[in-house]
Amino acid sequence: MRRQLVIGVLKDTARMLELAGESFYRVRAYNNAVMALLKLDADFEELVQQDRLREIPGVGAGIEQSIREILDTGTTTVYVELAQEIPPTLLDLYNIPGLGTKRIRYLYDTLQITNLGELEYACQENRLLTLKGFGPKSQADILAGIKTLRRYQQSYLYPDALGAALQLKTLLEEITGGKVLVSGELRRGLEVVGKIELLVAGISQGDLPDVPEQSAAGIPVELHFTSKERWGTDAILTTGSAAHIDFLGSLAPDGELPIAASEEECYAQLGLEFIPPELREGILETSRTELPQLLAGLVTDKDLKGVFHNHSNYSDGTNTLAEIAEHGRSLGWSFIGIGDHSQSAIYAGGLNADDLRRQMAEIDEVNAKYSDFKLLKGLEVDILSDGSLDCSDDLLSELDYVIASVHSAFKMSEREMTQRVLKAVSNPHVNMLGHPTGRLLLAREPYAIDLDAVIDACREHDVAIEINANPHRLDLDWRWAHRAYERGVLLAINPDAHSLAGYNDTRYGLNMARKAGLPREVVLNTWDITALLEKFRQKGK
DNA sequence: GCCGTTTTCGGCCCGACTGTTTTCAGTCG
Repeated sequence: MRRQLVIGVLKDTARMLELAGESFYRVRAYNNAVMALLKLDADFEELVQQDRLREIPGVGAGIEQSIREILDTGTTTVYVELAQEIPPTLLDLYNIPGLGTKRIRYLYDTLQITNLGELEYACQENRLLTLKGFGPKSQADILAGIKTLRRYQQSYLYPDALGAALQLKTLLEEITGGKVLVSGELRRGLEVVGKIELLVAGISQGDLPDVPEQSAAGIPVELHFTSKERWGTDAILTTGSAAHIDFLGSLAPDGELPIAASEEECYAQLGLEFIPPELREGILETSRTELPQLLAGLVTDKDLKGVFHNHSNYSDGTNTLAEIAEHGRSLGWSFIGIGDHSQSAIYAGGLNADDLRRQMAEIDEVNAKYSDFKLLKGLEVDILSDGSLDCSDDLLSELDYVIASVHSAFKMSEREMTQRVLKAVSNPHVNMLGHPTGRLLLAREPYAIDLDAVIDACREHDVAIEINANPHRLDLDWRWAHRAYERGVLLAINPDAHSLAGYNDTRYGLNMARKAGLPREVVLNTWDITALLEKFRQKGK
């Protein structure tokens, strides 16, 4: 948690420096440190205690000092001094697409805009039109951006909310000495949640000295109180969606859930097996005839044998191939697919033909050491604006498999974007479509695309669709993933890891696959490596 | 501000797209 605080303050400090017109390289040094901390695999607290922060690449004397200050005081001298000069509320403006340092600074200097509210007002008064470099389109885009941001600000990413909820759970367990359950949307594993809900047994509201109304991170908290005798019933009531509860009510003679001490007992009295929380949406679990099959076939953690889309230090990942292989083995997997960026992703150090051949040779060397594990030769090839791929067909055919992803030109019309992706998946070398909508949860809307057409094309060309497990993406959305499965498309859970810690994100993708009701056999990660390679080869690999 | 060095200074990633222009600055990945 303290690492998150440090990252947040360093990021803000970098932007304040930038707004103050400081040297680009000084700013970048802070941003580099942020990136290094994000990708850090070592135990941060340990580095702090053992006075080894300088071992982190990008952390020198100055930033070490800043980190120490943040840990002691929650901020840095640099930030505090800059805040005298630049209103920190300007930092909120960075969350609007199309606004960067230059334009934010310009708005501040000319119109004295210091926060989102003032910016919104200025747009409504058409005042931006008078500024150089701004036109009607920019003004409208900014207004739309503010509106979207307001919507985002009432939601929280799953891991952020879960972390805060678990802290509160521990706290409440200490106070009450009783049972506490994280319930609500969070227990159902929704990708974004509006609040934290906790169920507490053996205590009533009046007995709690300080009932927190929100978490330290500002997430609203709702507490539910129950007794041991009603625990199961109330756990179900506070976890399920309204539709799930309605479904259960329809099975009870009087429409009321039976009183039970455990969830299993409550479900049993309704004539149902235990339904995992992530399925309690009132969507897939409501067919009593299909439920047993759904539950029996549902993909689990134990079914996963590896993952496909990950980055090494050949592009923007931090780890060597050897390190990744060792890590994969330690996770009990039998393979990890390397899918570094292709050459046009210059910002990410994308691989050209020579790099890729060098990488393939090194993968062979690493693989020679193991009989129980394999690195797979993949590539995350950019889908260029016209739908062609950023790599020659000859080179693609040398790989085990190919993931195609969009990383540029997001603002096309739905028709153009759909054509672009359809063309890409029709390339005979493509085995997988990466993060199909480009959404960044609470930050960037999905690009306009006809997903039904994409799903049909993937079916036609035998292309699997990725469920990107990065908690900021979780793309393909689980609702669509179910649809893709129904239409006969295979799916793959991919952490898109850039560091060893990144492989932990696989769990979020698995959660999405389970919410989508995917049986293990349609999830490529559960396949045996021989069957996988054979499948990829059938497509001409 | 960091880093590496035939070491205490000089270099540090860039190309495409967009909305605004009339030749380009700013943002983004």
